[in-house]
Amino acid sequence: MPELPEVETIARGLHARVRGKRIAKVHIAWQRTVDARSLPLSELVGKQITGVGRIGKYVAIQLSGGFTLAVHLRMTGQLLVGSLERRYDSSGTGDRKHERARITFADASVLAFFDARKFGRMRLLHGDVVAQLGVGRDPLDPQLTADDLKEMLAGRRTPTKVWLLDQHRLSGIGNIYASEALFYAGIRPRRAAGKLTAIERSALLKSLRRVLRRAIRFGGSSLNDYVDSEGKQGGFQKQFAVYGRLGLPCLQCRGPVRRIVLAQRSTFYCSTCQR
DNA sequence: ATCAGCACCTGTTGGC
DNA sequence: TGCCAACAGGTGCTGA
Repeated sequence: MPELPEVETIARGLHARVRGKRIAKVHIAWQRTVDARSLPLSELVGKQITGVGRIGKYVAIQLSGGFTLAVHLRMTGQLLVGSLERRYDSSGTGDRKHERARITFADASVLAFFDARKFGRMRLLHGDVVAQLGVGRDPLDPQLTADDLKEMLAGRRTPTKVWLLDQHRLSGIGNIYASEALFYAGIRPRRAAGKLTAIERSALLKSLRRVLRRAIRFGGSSLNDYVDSEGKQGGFQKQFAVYGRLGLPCLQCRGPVRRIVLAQRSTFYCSTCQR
């Protein structure tokens, strides 16, 4: 479900709402929600939340004592804050049936993890979280340069769109924003990643940053399940240039948006504007 | 070392 | 209404 802008929106919302809270109780309704490599979640009891951030597509809940609870929402995960009486919904989200884990705080408020498809995972870590999670560079990291991209792309024969989905190099880009960024960069999804020119690489980096930042400003994109920590939908789905717009006119040339499948994922592009 | 394909799950939608 | 296939913001493993 969520890509970088959605995870960023969720993390910011959670930061404002749960920072400083002390954990009183942890309940796991679906055991496989806890990653096999996780420290036992019973360790959470008594810890205080010092902040919430984002690492790639992980929501990183920082805890006292140098621990981090990393939550990956995968396709349909939701993290919602509420109370035991008034559940998590400002908009009817948080179906009890899909509650997989629940953290109760000392003040009786609740942070609950919902996930219809059961793909989402939580993992408690200590120490160098980025290394343990194996996530790549963040596209919004100002330190990241077009030269870094050149190095990462060198020799890759895989389609650029497929390369963008690999979280070990750049992390945070998913199926929607890969198509969107390639449109703005004027690059066809199938172009071999290692064959991009210097101009194309810098256009790609610029387009990625532009589309990710705009999406964050809109609170992310909601197709079906995505909501932020208050249960609110994002608004960026109305701004898509190509994603989900099969047959509709390209915003630049009016030609029809096309759909192909790459690595079993729908991919949208304009055959005139993207070369 | 890469890379394509399937596995993991459930819910929704559209065709017949 | 029912049934079935296709599809969905993701990633990890397998085997060529």
